[in-house]
Amino acid sequence: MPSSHSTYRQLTQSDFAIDAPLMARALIGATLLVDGVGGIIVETEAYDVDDPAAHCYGGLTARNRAMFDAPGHAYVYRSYGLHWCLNLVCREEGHGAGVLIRALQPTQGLDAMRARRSVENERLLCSGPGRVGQALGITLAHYGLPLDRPPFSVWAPTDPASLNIISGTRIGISKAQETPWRFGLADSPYLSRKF
DNA sequence: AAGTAGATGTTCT
DNA sequence: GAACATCTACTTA
Repeated sequence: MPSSHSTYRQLTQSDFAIDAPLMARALIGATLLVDGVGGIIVETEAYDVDDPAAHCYGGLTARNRAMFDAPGHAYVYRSYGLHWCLNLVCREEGHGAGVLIRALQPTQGLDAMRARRSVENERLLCSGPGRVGQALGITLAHYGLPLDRPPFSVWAPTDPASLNIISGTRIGISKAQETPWRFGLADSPYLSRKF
């Protein structure tokens, strides 16, 4: 359970059956846990099969196979040969869509995250997709796993109103740079970068 | 505060 | 070979 003074509902696979940009926005403020370690999602990016910046662009391959899974599964990829990054697959089976988790506000398992990251500063634990992957212990072992069963769980606030969510262009891509599919919690100190 | 180099492995041309 | 949904350490101001 994420928090004591807010009400949360655990997302099931059917909750992920929406377009990537909608999903990316809806996940802001939700809590993501892997083996009980994680925090509040404060930054995401949407990717889709029709989107030249996406790994699933152009259709199914060995690497992107999980992006074509049923909604509510994990797509994991290796970034720049060094970092494991986590996507939450959405939309519909066979389509190719997902949401990259770019930053968390750490709330649970801080000690585990500090140990994995070798970093003390709480602000630097999960502020970037590679950092999220390392802090949560993401590896290829998580590839294709369902998000509503251990080790994963995702919890959405029952009252998501009043969240100040902003959008902008995505980071680190060379194609479709104009598409404003990056979403974040305004003014969160845990963003990977300012909007 | 802002810029650059170097690390590393998988995928694509 | 080149590019890549990145991070860190180190430089220059």
